[in-house]
Amino acid sequence: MTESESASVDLEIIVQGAQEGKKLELRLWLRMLSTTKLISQEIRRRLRNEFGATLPQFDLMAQLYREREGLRLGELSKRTMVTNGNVTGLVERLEADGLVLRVTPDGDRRVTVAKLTEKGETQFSAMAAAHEGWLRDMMADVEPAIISELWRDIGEVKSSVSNHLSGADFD
Amino acid sequence: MTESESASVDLEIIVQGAQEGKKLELRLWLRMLSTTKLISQEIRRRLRNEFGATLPQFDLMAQLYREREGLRLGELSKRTMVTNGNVTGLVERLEADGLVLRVTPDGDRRVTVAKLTEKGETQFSAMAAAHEGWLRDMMADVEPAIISELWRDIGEVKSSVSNHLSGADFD
DNA sequence: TTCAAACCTTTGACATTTCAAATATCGTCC
DNA sequence: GGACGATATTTGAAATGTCAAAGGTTTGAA
Repeated sequence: MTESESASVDLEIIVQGAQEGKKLELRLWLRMLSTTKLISQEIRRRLRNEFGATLPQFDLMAQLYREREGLRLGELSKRTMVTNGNVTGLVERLEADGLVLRVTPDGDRRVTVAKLTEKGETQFSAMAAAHEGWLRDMMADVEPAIISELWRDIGEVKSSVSNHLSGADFD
Repeated sequence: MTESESASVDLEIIVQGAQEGKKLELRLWLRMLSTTKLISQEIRRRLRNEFGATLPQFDLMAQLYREREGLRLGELSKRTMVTNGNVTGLVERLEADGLVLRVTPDGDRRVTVAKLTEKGETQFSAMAAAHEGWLRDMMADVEPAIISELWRDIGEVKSSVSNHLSGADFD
């Protein structure tokens, strides 16, 4: 068993023990966090094993795949919820792998636009199909009605959180 | 719930579902991920500004706070869903700050047990109280009934995911 | 007893992450 | 046209994250 596989599936159960006097919000947050970590790790493992890619790279390419003309790095930063400095490095590595191209438009030389190469589009297209299948498989035991309901209600949570941020906010 | 609210919610489902042609599972995953990132970033920012601490450090200390006798690093790794190698560095830094103590028990010299110092307990206790308040604030606009429902349904998702991991390891 | 397998942690190479400060360019106001 | 504020990206330091491999230590079976 590799190290990454040893991660516990029951983080949240351990964290909160039985279910003592913990507040609803805290319990929900712990469960959201552990579930998200669990799914992320699974996707990360499969991306690595089957495509030799990382999750942040996949996320970034997903944005570029939706905008074939490319995106400015700042826009990429907003959409992926990753800091500017981080985007710089991610795009650098993807460019080194021939998956992404960087262009500075004539109009504004402050700007860098990243777009997928032919190779990048091909590769992402394969990854995206697999990615969608993995998620369907992982959530196979959950009723579609529950999934829709979750999507709606998590939207409410996201909305509430967005309205109660202390500092600079996304979106 | 008012009439207009339920109408708009239903509309949104129909529109979104037909519009993107995306599978339910994928849409749910993207929303879970962005919401979790949003909350994480807010907590990280507040931990940093108000306590000079990081989120991984907080998570690790939370586990040690629940087990006053301390925990082996491997157990810490499972509970925090962080790799062993990563735990080593985290504990190292916390020990350098005087928040955590490392001990090798006489019985088994392969093992390292980490436990909170007095200073660590005091500091974590303050952070935990604040942390719980932040979550209550962020989710203030969400009905308690919805929060409970989310907690249950995300539990179903987590359960389904756990049963469909490629690594297929269970505790 | 002995030694190979199993166990626990650390190490090393990289990738990702944040924040803050530095660079570079643009647009505008005077 | 020159200085200034706003915008866009990069850089640098430190922390976190993964994975694979290496280090000790213990255990169990021959």
